[in-house]
Amino acid sequence: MSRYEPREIEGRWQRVWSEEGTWEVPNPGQEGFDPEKPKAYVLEMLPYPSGEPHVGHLKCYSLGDAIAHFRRRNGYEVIHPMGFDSFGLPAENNAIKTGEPPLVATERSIASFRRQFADWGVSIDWSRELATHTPEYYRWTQWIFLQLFERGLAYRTQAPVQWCPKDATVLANEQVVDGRCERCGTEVETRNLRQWFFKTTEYAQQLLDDFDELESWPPHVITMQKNWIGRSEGAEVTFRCESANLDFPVFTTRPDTLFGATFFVMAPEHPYLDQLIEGTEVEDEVREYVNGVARASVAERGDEGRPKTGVPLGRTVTNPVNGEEIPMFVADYVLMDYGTGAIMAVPGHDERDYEFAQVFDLPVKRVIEGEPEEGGDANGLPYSGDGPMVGSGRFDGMNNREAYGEIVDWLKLESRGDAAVNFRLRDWLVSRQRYWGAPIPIVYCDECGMVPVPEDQLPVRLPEIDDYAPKGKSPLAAASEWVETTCPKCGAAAERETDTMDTFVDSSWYFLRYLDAQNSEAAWDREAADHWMPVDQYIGGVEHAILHLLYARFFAKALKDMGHVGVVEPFANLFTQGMITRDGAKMSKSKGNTVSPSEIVARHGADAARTYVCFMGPPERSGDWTDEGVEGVHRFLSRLWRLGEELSAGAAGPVVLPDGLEGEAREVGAKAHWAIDKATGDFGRGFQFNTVIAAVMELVNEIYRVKDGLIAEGGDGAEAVRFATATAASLIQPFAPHLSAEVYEKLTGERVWEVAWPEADPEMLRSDTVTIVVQVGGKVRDRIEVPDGAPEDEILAAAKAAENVARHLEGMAIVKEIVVPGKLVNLVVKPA
RNA sequence: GCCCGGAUGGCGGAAUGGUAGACGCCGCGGCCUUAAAAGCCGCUGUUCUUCGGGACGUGCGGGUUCGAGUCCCGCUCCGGGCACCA
Repeated sequence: MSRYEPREIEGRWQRVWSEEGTWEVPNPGQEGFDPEKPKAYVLEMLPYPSGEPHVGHLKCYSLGDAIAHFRRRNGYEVIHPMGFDSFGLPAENNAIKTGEPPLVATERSIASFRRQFADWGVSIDWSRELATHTPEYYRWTQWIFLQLFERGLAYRTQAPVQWCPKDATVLANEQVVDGRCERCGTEVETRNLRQWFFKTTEYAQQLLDDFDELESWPPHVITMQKNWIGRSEGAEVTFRCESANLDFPVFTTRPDTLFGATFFVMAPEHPYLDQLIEGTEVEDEVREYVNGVARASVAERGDEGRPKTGVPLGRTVTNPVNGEEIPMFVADYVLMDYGTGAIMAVPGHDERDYEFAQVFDLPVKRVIEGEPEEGGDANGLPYSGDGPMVGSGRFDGMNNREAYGEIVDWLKLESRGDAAVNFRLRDWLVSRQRYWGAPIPIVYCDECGMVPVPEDQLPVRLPEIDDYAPKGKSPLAAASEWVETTCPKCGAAAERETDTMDTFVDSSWYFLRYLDAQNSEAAWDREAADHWMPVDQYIGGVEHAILHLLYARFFAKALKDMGHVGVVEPFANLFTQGMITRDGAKMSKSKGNTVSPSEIVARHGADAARTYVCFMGPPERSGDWTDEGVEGVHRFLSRLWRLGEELSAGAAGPVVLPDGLEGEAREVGAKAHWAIDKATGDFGRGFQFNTVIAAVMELVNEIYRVKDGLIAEGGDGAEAVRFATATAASLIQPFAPHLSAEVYEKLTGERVWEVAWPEADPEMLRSDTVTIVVQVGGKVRDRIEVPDGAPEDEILAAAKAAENVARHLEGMAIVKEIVVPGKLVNLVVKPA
């Protein structure tokens, strides 16, 4: 007999799918569109094409493809597109090193990715392919920018921003982790620059509220986003500096501690600082401090354990609740970009303020009574718990929670404050001083100022340049022919914006472009979007839990408010896959423990590679790659293939399980229906693919057990084996589509992907007798076979009669009898 | 420090409160073969055994229950996320 040669089989079926465009689906209004068919949008996160795909991609697309196939065979019209997130720094950094234009390297990588995805046999509608670096795509990225700009959701302003010296560009807050660049790990610096922002804060509350709209997201991803958005309730209270004639609003979550405020602290970047110190004797000292802070890295400043530092300003503000004058300080533990950049300090009830008070020997005042907490001083301060108010005038004696509301009401009455909500979320900084991204479609004119490029002049094409090296501003600034333009409004000489957009902008809307990828008149057609959105199953790595997923959610909400889409949440269901490790460690070239998907596919076939990554274990958890594991799966597929060969000697034709089977023929038929039931159930429970595959393995093992006898016998027995084999092929299709198509066609003459997912026959799931476990005192002592549905007394009698049970009942009295029908008997005993 | 996960054979992992270890890997034995590869069949938690079976066993300590890997309380260790956000 010949051998299972996966590459031969796979190539053959891949050609069929490609030539016939099997996975292409029509939009509403197009030929072949069936409005009756339910839709399913299955999407894996947009890959960044760099070199070759890795096993993480293999896992992601294997999982997604399994879902796509399963849904198709359950009657859904499945849209399953693919594209490339092809703007980005790696290609540009490569260009700086080698001089090779990013476009060239990018297109090479895309070709390699496309080839391998095809090689894996992933069921993709390639007619919808997109790449974010193409003018056909970024034209619409620019269009969305202008849409946001028109509505004030994109704006340009000067602000302290985070600068990565290695990547030579500013970064969004989300892209700074522990004071380091999320991409390259370099410590970031603070710079005061004019930059473009998207107003994500406008949607802060909605980004929280709309979690209710989601069907199924991993709870920890929602938690991470909630933490990132960081909503706090409290009050805004105004402190007045009489000597400078300035009002300072502060945000506090503890208005109940207002009477305990003994000093006042401002962030070093606070815009009023200059006015406060100019010409005073502390001016030099403060400036030196502020400059020192500016020089320090963000990571250093973020270190919580560091001793508190600061400088007194020699001025006071008035505490609005009691008229006390309290001293002002500048200190770097107060951050400019949270709240108002200034705080009231309550050392008696806030740990950080307490530390600062210790350094400067400032008074610490208790305003809430309570049991001392761990780490408090001799007076039990700072105290963060609840209790009755003290030293707080007419609020004394009240519980602090009650006083909280009373104080806010009083502040409001006096016009000195009000209840307030604050978010940690900041606006998204989207401009980058780099080349390989979508140009920001704005022109600066001496007369008209900032002018958006009119829609009909899009795209603003990225020019070709020679020198990609960053020089503190975008390399585009040197392309003078491109920069110099005319004002779209008045026609005078004008200059283009030279910054490009963060590549996360590109990937914040790509799932909409897929729905109408060829449209040259619009980014997408509203009807197409209404039909396909939202994404029914989104799959990707948890590393995007905040960045990409938050930005895409923001886009969906803004686009909805602008009337371009009908949904507020783009991804109804999210699945985050775990990493594949090797020898327990993350794969990396430097460790030399990488696994190359192309090698695995060449050696064992795409079907084995795909089935293995789904079989490794629960896909949300990380799993360790072993070559032996792939070989095991290959062995299993090979067994199934050989069954196909052995059984396809006769003519292919309809395979039906005959009625009235007995003995092994009945057993193998029942096993097939058991596998259908198990596989269908586990598919319904999410991504439990390992047990689906295990069920098909069990079925194949059962077929091997009985096949020789039944085939020799011929007739219904042989037909039962054929049915079981066709069923195994059918059930493995979402994971091993090529082998499945091959075996299924040989047996039945049909194309498995066009065949409905099988249904288990309840009649075949039942058996005449059931095995009942008999326990004595909770310990398994024997097993008995009884007719299905036998009455309890009959079961009990049989149980007590069982040999090993009888032995354990000797000298014992039965005190209780538990009977679980069809399962188990437990005889509770005590010594007689 | 706070918030999530997780802990089951030599390994990856299965188990609606009801037979712990499905399925796969590794290992061992047999068949086939001149031989090997491939394949097929069987065994494979630990331990005791008079070979009938017995004891122990899901990170640790308690509890609920006829019955707990599963539920409750208290820990340990490992992984991840957040952390001067007023």
